[in-house]
Amino acid sequence: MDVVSPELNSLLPDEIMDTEAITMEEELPVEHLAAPPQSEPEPPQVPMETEVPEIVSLCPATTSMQMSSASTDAQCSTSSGTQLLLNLPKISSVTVPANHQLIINKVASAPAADGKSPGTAVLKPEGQKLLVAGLSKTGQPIMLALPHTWNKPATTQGTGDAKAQPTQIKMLTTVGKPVIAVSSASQLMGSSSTLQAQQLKTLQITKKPTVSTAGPMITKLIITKALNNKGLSSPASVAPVVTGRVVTQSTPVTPPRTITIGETVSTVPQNTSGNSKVAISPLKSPSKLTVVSVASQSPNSPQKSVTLPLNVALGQQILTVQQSAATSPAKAGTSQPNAQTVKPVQTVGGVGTSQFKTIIPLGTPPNVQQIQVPGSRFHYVRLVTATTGSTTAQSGGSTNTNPSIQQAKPVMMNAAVRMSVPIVPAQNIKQVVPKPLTSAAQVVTTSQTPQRLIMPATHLPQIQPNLTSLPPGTVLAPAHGSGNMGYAVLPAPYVTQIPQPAFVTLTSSSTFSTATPIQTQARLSLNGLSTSEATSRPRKPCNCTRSQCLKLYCDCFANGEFCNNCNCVNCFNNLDHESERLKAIKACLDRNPVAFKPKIGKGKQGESDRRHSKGCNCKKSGCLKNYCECYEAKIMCSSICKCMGCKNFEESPERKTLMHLADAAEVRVQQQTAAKTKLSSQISDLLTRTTPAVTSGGGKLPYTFVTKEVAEATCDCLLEQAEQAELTTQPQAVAERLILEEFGRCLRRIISFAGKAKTDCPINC
DNA sequence: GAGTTTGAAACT
DNA sequence: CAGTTTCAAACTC
Repeated sequence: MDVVSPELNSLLPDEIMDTEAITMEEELPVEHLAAPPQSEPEPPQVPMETEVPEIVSLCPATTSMQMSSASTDAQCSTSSGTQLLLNLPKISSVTVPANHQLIINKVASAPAADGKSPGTAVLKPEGQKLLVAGLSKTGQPIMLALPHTWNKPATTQGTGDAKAQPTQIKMLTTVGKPVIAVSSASQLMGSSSTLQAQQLKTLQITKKPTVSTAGPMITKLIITKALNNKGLSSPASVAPVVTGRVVTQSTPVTPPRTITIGETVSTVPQNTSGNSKVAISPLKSPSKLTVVSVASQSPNSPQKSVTLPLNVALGQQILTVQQSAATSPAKAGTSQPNAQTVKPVQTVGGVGTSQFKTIIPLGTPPNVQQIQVPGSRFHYVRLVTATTGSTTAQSGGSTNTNPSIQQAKPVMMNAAVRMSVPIVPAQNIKQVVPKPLTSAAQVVTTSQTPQRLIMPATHLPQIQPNLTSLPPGTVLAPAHGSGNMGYAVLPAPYVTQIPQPAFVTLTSSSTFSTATPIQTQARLSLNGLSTSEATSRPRKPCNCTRSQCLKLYCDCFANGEFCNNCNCVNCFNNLDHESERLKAIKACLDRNPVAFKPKIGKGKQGESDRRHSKGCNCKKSGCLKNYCECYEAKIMCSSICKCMGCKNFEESPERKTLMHLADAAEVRVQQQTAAKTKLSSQISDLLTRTTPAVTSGGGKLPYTFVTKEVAEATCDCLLEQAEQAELTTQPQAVAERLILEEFGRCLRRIISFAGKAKTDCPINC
């Protein structure tokens, strides 16, 4: 098996993988786990090769800094032809003029139809905003900002990309040194209001000097991306140029630089150094991602030109860590005309005690195999054992012809990168708290129990066929607790559910470093879910007692989520029981390959075509109770159901009655709420007005508050109560009683406000 | 809140 | 694949 051996693991620097799921499409088909058509485009790959002399480069460290740009290009180029470039704007180049302005140019045209443009960086168009701020070796802060107009939705492919999407901001900052600039993000975006819905992500990377490096090696990089499509009405137009802001920094050595990001096409020298890339599972939130690439340049580098890697792809999260040989003179001025695209593949390099997720460079993965699961929209990467030789590279052909795995490309041991990626619950903006890194092995830090899912490498072959059935966003994560490289399968919900802000630690080392490997540590604060998702789903806590929450009986497990705030007993559905959980998942998939697929399919016509994929089997409930999965999902039973005495069909009078009652109840609640709100509002409004003329004993009598407005509001309440009684066909006596009760409540409310008024504003009253 | 009912999942 | 058991949610009192 082509899994990284324990020995290799031990050699590898810490890696992390951001397993955050990203939605590639606004509306994934309900059957999204099913094998997609062969023609379905693969997730875009992101090239990561911009180069900033003192800051970042996206190509993985190569074996030698002297490597020619051509060779580097080859490496940096995405390994396979499976790259899929959507019609996304590209950044063709990044230039840094003498004035220290960094210009990132965006390719004017969409990629070729074949989607294979291995040398081009891709920017996701959907309303993404990107801020890249960093500090060069000399401490110069650099920031890039893409105005919200930059990424207005381009021509979509019918997937609804133009829909409003949650915005997220990810920042990459250097550990230990403050990076300013983030606060100005909203200003840079040009629309502070839109930031309210944005989520913030921060990635910190600290790069330590290698032994061979003479100059200061600490590199700080901040990459901030704000994603927000909301409010974007003009999909096509893009701001031609975005001006950046210089981030002030405590380091006085050099003045801040202003980086300008433009869309104009231009060629730019690219860094030839190798880089490590991490692609993150492309699910859930199309607008999430940020790739961070950190490159250190030799202080002696003659050139100042910088290539700034911007790796932003649709629905893709990419983490790129680039490390170039510190002494390499070749780095400066080297150019890489072709941007690389990176497959949204995730892989994990397991480390002995890996508490973190490992990310393997994808675009130019020296030691990674890309795994393609037939029919899966997700891409996986397999770590391969690094040897002096190289394995036969199978042409990375594309798409789904190869059902399972692509063979590994020649493995380069240097420039291995490990990153521990902190995962943050998608619900809220999380601030990353820098944490000192003491060792290569970084632990995903969470306030709560770290949660991970590990799939032992040995199980992979068995599980692979079922990968397509995993919940959306499933990613491979590093095995835990052993020296063996392994895979962890993390259904997206698991990833996104991790309750705590986590850190991403990036550690890259070069085998060429004579002594201490260069370590780049970065921390990522990731928001896993889109706003819509974050706001949508408060799952009911489960109450499992016997299943250990590892059976499909458990709704949490069945939905690919960790148990969180549940009432379950002896729960194994958490990261503390990864192996058990993994086995359970495998068992479920063995029994039913589509066990984790949504049961409710969605037809092309919308909800009207929704139906249960398997049909119910009810016998006694008439399919009109929540026991029935169809009814519970608010859909009709269909011909595939095997229910008996079904009443859950369109013309069913019972069903209509139920629906009517349910609707009436809902309306009633709404009306009552509205009426009460109105009444309270009227009373409150009255209190703010002039003191009533009639007073008694120094205070207002309650009836003095019964103004016309209050009376009207009260009548509204009574009328609505009457309507409800009528709707529910209550007897007249009952209706009268209900109305009188409502009237009593109104009066009490008035009296209450009156009393409060006398108490609260004795002066005015 | 305890007990019952129900149907999906799991098992044989 | 069918029958049975297990399980947890839905439901009732």
